Amino acid sequence: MTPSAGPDTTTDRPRTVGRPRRTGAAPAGDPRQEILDAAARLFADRGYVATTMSEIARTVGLGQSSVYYWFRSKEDLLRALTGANRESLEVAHRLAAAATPPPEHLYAVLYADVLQMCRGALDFYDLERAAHAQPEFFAEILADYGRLRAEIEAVVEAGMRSGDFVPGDARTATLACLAQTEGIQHRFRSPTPDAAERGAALGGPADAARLAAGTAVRALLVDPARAADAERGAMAVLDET
Amino acid sequence: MTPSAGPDTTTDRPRTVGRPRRTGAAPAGDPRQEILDAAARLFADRGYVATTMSEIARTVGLGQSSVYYWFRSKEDLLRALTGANRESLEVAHRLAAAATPPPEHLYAVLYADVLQMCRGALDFYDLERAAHAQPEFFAEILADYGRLRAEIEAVVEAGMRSGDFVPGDARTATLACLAQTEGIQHRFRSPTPDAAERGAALGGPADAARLAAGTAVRALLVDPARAADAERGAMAVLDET
DNA sequence: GCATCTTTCGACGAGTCATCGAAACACGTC
DNA sequence: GACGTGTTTCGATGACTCGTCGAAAGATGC
Repeated sequence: MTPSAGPDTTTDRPRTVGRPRRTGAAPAGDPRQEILDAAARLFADRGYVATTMSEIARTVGLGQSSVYYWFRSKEDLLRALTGANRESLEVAHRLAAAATPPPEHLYAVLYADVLQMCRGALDFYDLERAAHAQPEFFAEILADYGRLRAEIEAVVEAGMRSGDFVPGDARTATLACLAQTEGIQHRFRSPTPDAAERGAALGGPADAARLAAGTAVRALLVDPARAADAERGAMAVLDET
Repeated sequence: MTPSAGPDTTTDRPRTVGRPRRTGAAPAGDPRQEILDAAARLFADRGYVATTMSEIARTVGLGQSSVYYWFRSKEDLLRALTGANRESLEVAHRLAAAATPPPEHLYAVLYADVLQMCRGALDFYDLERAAHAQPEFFAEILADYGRLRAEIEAVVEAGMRSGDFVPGDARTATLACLAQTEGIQHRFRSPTPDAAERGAALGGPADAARLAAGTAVRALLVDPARAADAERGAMAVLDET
């Protein structure tokens, strides 16, 4: 068979097949999952480009070339780590079906989106960079992004029509929303530029999500006093899951 | 002398010193500037990591190793391209001295910041990544970022005290402002994720700057109706230069 | 005992950034 | 003219990437 396609990962036995590792260390569990865990940690710590396949291999006790038995490429590893992160899309669909008022709707979607990005191991911009270099390889992820953008744009437009949001160009307003969520996601996971400020700026993903969604929605509301209502409503809807 | 320190760049003569280039092509002007121009273009087009020193060398008709006579490293090239981009800091200082009302003040600083980032050849996040890898090498740039952040935070805090802005944590509000500007800068220069939307979302750097500053300020204002005033006032102040 | 399957290894190729000594030229002095 | 000096470029090379390939090492089935 073609090994690089990735062997079946269903076995849970102690796993004693195949050539033993040079390090003697027997695989703790599913090697594929082991590699994913190590990569997730390293990518999150040092970023995608700064992490080498040798490092990943070493942390799981494998030789560099052995990782390529489980994953075709470094980018394949990256893609596998994004997995099925479509939560925010599902939220958008659910609230659209429920005819939720635009402010709460937008808040909930942005909140879910930031939460998802912050909890993942990958910086959104790292992923974007890789997707830009190989569009067809990341086609599904790019399509998901497009769908989410379209959903948000529809909500923004609905809010403008309903009078909840200030009238304007829905496209640029959506761009601002996404830039806000992506930017805050990045600032959350990489407290870099000037280290002094840090400490307690953002406590966790939920703080980042609240800040991003709150700021973005408030910038659009005709009556900003309703921002608190939107947040409450959105959180209530999200809790229902 | 130590050549890698960078020779003096003051000469304007036809330049016939040194070993001739393999390509025969005589340097059009100052080789150092030629390299900077080529690098700026390539970095802007394909990004920092995706651009190789060989490409840069080739576009100016030089061998790969010859670039290292003019610049110590690829990062040195990157740093040289950020040059003296302290316009937004100067704006912040000037308006602080003039006791400008916080909304206009904040708008003007964010506007100048985005404009500066969008007009430069470098993606802010590219620069940040490099700075993160070698903090002392980019110390000055990091310090500038810290100063700008502090200025913005002071303005936000002043606005909260004066009642122009909604009360809250100035630090996280500042973080949101910066995330907005950086995120929009990125979206402006890399229209990537889903290509369909593009076309006319953001026409130029000024559009990006207006969107970012307007959105960020509006999210903070107690009375969003004053957003237009803040924009007008800020633009008037900026035009005075 | 022997073929088969799975997993790992080691060697290798192409590409990156960066270094080093030598080469090629113009210009000064003899 | 020949000869050293300074400037700029080259070519070879090293250490490091990612990724491929064939072979090796073990368990399993006949």
